[in-house]
Amino acid sequence: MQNRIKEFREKKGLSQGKLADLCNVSRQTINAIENNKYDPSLQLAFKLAKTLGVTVDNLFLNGEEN
Amino acid sequence: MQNRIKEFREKKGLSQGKLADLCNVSRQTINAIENNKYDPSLQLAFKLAKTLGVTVDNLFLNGEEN
DNA sequence: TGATGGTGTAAAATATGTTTTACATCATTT
DNA sequence: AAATGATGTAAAACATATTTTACACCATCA
Repeated sequence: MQNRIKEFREKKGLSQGKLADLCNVSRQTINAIENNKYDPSLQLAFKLAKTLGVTVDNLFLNGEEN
Repeated sequence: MQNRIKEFREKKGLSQGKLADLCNVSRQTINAIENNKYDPSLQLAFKLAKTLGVTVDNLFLNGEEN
């Protein structure tokens, strides 16, 4: 599943580490998700969306992998 | 995290088993999620939303557990 | 009564997400 | 040249999600 975390994060002038702090996860988690190592949990997805000021549906590109 | 899966599922006249089939997961998974045993993965959340014809943001009630 | 469909639940196994520690690279600053 | 901040990555440990198998209860229908 694709995501636009890096895009919105940079638009807010946040580093991976700062976003991680705001979401109470490690920097590696943010990095891994941005680089598509794995998808976040639903909880973290909502936390990320809230922190970045977008909806979950807008933050994640739901391709036809379903 | 709260969800409205049961509500939308019944509105569509689907059983837990049928919804499970449509989402390619087991019936127990649907049952566990409806009864808040755990949250679905992000992928499954999108699949459920798509199948039920709603957005992820509308399907899940993001309380202040963040 | 016996069969069927829908739901709730439980344990064990497997898959996936997250943390911690640690190191590497690159750019910028002192 | 050394220090700093941002990013990429890796392995081990731990946490959470999902499957499989199985059984139980209840309602309805043959």
